[in-house]
Amino acid sequence: MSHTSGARQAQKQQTRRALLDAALHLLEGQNLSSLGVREVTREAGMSPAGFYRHFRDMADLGVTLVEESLASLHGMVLAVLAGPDEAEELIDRAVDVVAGHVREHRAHIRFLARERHGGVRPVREAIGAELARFADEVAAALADQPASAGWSAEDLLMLAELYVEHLVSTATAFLDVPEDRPELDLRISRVARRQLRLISVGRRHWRDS
Amino acid sequence: MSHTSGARQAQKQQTRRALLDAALHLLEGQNLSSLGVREVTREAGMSPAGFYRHFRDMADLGVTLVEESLASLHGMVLAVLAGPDEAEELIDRAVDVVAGHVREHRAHIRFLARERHGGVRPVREAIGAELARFADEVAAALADQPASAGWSAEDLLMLAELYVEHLVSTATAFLDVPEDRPELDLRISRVARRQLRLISVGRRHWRDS
DNA sequence: TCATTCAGTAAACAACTGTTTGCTGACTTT
DNA sequence: AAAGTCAGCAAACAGTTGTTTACTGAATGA
Repeated sequence: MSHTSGARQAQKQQTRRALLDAALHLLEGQNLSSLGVREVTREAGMSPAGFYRHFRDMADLGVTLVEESLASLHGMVLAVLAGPDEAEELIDRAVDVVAGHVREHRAHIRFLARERHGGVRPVREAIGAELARFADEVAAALADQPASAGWSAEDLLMLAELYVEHLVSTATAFLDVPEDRPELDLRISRVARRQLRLISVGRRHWRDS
Repeated sequence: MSHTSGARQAQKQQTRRALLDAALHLLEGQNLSSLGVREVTREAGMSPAGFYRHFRDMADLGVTLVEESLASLHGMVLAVLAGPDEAEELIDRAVDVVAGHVREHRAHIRFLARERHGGVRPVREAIGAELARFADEVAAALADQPASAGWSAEDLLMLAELYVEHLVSTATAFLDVPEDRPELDLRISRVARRQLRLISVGRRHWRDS
C-alpha cells in the first residue's frame, strides 16, 4: 500500500483538482452529457490522455462531483437542524443558511440542480439517493422535537420530504437570480420564509384534521 | 400569404413532426445540449441538411418542444383548477390528474424536468417564464375561493407558487419510478396527497398566526 | 546509487460533428 | 400548359471528438 502523502501523490491530487475545477467551471454553461474529455483537459491545461489517469470517463468524474457537492450540502442541512427548536427562529435561520450556501457554492449547487434530472444515469441516481438520505436525517431530527409528539414515522417522513423539496427549490430559485438583479434575493427569502411558516402552521394543526 | 393546408404544407408539417418526435425520443436518454442535428435527422430518417428547412438550430427546436410540452401541462393545470372547491376532493383530483398526465405525456414531462435547469439558456428561460405564468393563474383561481377571504395578493401568490412547485416535484417523482416498480406510484400519490392536505391545513389556520 | 513506478505527453486513429452548396423533382400558381 | 416555388438530398467542408499507443522524466524505494 502506497502512502497517500508524498510529493508524488500531492501532485496527482493537485491536477485531479484542476480537472474537477475545470469541469465545474464549464458545467456552469452546459450539461454533463455534453461535456467532453478534451474540453475539460484543455481548460485544465493538460493533455487529453492524462484524463484517464484520474477518471474512467466523464460519468465517473460526474459522480465525484456529486459526492463533493453533496458533502457541502450535507453540512448545510446539519447546520440548519442544529439551530434552535423554536419554529420562527429556525425558519429564518434555515433560509439564511440556504442563501449563504448558494452564494458560496454556486457552481456545485448549479451542478446538482442541472444534473438531478439530467441525462447521465449514475449521476442522477447518486443525487437522488443522497437527497433521500437527507430526508431521512431531517425526519429523524423532527422526531426529536416536542412538536412531533404523536406523529407517525410515515407522516414525519412525508413532512421531511416536503421540507427537503422546499429547500431544493429555494436554492434553485436563488440560483436563477441574474447577476445584475440581486434585489430579487430578498423576495425569494421572504416568500420562502412565509411558505415555511405556512407549512409549520399546518404542522401545528395537523392532528385536529 | 400561402395556404397552411395543401399537399405541400401538409408534407412539411409531417416531417417537422417527425423531427420533433425523433428529438423527443432521443431526449429521454440525454440532454438537449448534447443532442446533435445529425443524430435527430438520422432518427427521423432524413438527410441532415433538411433539418434547416424547419429549425435554425437545436435550441430553436428545443423552444418549440417547450411550447408543446407546456401547452399540455397548461391543460392539466386548468383541469385541476376546474374541479370542486372542496379541499379534500380537489386534492385527490389534483394528484390523480398529475399521475395520469405523466403517464400519458412521459417524454414531454421528462423533457421539461430535464431542461428546466439545463444548459440551454433560451429553453430554460421559456420554461421558467411559463411556470411563473402558471403560478399567476393558480393565484387568480385561489382568489376566487371563499377560503381566501382576507388574503393579500402577495400571500396568494406565495401559496400558488408553493402549489406549483409541489406539482412539479410530484410529477418528477412519478417520472423517476422505474418501469418495473409501478407499485411506487401508490406511495408517491399517498405522500403527495398528505403534503397537500398539510398545506391546506396551514392555509386554513393561517390568519391566527 | 540504481532500478522501478507512474503522472503526464505527443501523435495517431477512425469516426463523428454543424453547416453550406447546388441540385432535383413534385407541388402550386398563373 | 408553362413558370415558379421550395422540401429534401448528396456531397463536400474543415473541424471536432474519445481513446490507445509508446514515450519521458521526475519522484520513489531498495
